[in-house]
Order: sequence, then structure tokens, then C-alpha cells
Amino acid sequence: MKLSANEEYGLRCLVRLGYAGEGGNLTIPEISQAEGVSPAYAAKILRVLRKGGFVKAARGKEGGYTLARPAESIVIGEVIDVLGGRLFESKFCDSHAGQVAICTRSVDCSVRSLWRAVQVAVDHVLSKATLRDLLQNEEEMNSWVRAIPGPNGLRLLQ
Amino acid sequence: MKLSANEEYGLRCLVRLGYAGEGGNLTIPEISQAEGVSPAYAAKILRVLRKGGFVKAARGKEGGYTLARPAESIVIGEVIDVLGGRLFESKFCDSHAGQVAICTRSVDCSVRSLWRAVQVAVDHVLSKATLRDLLQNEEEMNSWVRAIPGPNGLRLLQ
DNA sequence: GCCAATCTATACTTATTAGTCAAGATTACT
DNA sequence: AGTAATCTTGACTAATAAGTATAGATTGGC
Ligand code: FES
Ligand code: FES
Repeated sequence: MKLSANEEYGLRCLVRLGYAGEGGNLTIPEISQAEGVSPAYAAKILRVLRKGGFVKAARGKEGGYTLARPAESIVIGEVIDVLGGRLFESKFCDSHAGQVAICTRSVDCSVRSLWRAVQVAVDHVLSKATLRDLLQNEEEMNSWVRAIPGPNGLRLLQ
Repeated sequence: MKLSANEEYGLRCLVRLGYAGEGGNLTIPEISQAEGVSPAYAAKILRVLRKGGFVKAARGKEGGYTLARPAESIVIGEVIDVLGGRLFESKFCDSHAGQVAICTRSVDCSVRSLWRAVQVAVDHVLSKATLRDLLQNEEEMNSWVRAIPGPNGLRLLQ
């Protein structure tokens, strides 16, 4: 259960484009330098973001990347899904089936129930965050996090 | 952000031992067969659990593995930490440092703030679950999940 | 003492993810 | 048309995680 490099750099590249503003254009060399990754790797990641429909590319001179839609309509949960998949996918239990009672009889598995709970908790945060929310400084972001409703764990950040 | 094989199988082996009850003893071949993994792999995972202090081993004939402490004192969050590390470790941002404003000036990064929020959400679930909670069937476990306090995302499981 | 059942440790192989490279395609400008 | 700046694609290499193999150490029973 670790953040992948794709998720980390992909999200950062997207934030970088968000800072460039609506219609703002950044080239691969620019993004690459800003995020401290190689141009080739930035290109690879940006391709994933493009195929996910979050950014669009223009080729040729004066080309570059730009957000495909307004920052407030880009939900971070969807971005993370594209960059790194889900924490707990439904097929997971099929491919890791044990033999006897606990997990094969997959109609009845407490472990799976726990994984689902974790997935829901993650989704609860990531489905509420948009790229717009990330286009602010850390302090403002912390306020945003605390504003997630309910006396849930996020309050612990307080 | 995916569950690792270590986490999946490690937790299942632990649950299996939990079913064996306090003082219950299972050998590597038994666990291996029950969980559908090779004996060698089960051994590798059980070693991690032993070093984490969750199970203890007895060698020689009549040997095997047993829980190191009562199931209700084994917190799943700690188990997952040992098996697969944290989602977002503090050194993470050091090793993935970008160059300019967003992530190098790590005193001010909204992305990091989001990762922390996700980590807190995960911990909120996993720090409340003990091995005892997992020693019940899926339906009972779902009830347990719903009982996590607050109108938070876990309600979505309803 | 010997043997069989068991865990232990380390090294090895395979699969997946991370990251690089090189050739090609598109566009703007002259 | 020519050229330079740009994205696109697929193949390649490197690093890490997953899984296997093998030799060794411990224990109980005969
Ligand atoms: S069915 Fe997947 S962990 Fe039990
Ligand atoms: S400092 Fe780590 S994501 Fe920004």
C-alpha cells in the first residue's frame, strides 16, 4: 500500500499545469525541469494523463500541454485511478484466492470487507478533492482537508 | 496505491492463525495449503510477521506458528505497516523532490497535504481494527465497519 | 545417537514497475 | 520547401517486488 511514482509525479505535473492557468501552456522540457524528472519520463507520464482526458497536447512549434478542462472539474480520485489504479479492485480476490474457508468462499470474507472499508475511506477524501483545491498553498489545503464533513479521522490533522 | 501481495497474504495468514485460537498451532505446510501459496512463500511471509512480533515460532517436531499475543491486542494497522509500509512516508517528499516552487519548498505543498489526508483516512480505519474483529464472517465485519463513528465515508458501505 | 519434522537464513529467478532511448510525426515560421 | 521545436510511439534497460530453492539449525521421539 504505497503511492506509486506514477501517482506522485503525475499529480504534480497536473498541478503544475493547473498553476499555468486555464489555457496555459507548458512544454515537456518546462514541466520536466520544474518537477525534476527527465523529459522522457515526463513525456511518458503526460501521455497517461492525456489518455485519461485530463490534459490535451498540441504538437509542433508553440505546442505543449494544457488542461483539458477547468481545474474545478478535475477530480483527483479519477486522476489517481488513471495513474495508479484502485487500492482494492474487485478482481483482486479472484487472483489471490486461497484454498479453504476464508477467501475462496468469497461470499464470506472479513478481510475483503476490511479492504473495502479502506478503499471507501480513501475515496471519501479523493473524490472530494479537485485540482482547483490543490492550486493553493499547503496551509489553505490543510483547511480544506479539515473541512471534510463529519467527526472523522481527518480531524486528526488539526 | 495498491495492496501488495505481502499485505494480502500476510494478513490472511495471520487471520488463519487467529482462527486456530489462542495457543493454537499451525505449521508452514498447513498454512501454505490453507492459503494456497507455496510453503516457501508462506515461510517468507511468516518470518516478517514473526519479526514484527505478531506471531511466534517453535522449531522442531511439534513446532509451528502461534499468535504472539491475544487477537484483540493485535492492531491491523500495525500489521499492515510491517507487511507493506506506510502509504505516505515522511521521507517520501525528500526522495521525490521537484525543482522549483511546489515540492522543493517542502514547507508549502498542497499535494503533500492531500497525501497526509489520505494516510489519516486509512489509519482511521486500520487503527481501529484488531485481529479479533477479523475473526468473524463478512456480514459481522460489515457491521463492524459501519460502526466506525461519525458520518464519514464508511457509511457508504451501507 | 539418529531420524524425521519443523523453522531459519540467504541466495536465486521471475514478474512488475520505473525510467531511458531513439526514430517518427506534426506544426509554425521563414 | 526547409528547419527547428514540439509531441508520439514502441522498444529498451534498471530497479524493485514477488516468488522459489537450497542448505542449515532446532526439537522430540525412538
Ligand atoms: S476473498 Fe479476498 S481477502 Fe478474502
Ligand atoms: S513536497 Fe512531496 S508532493 Fe510536494
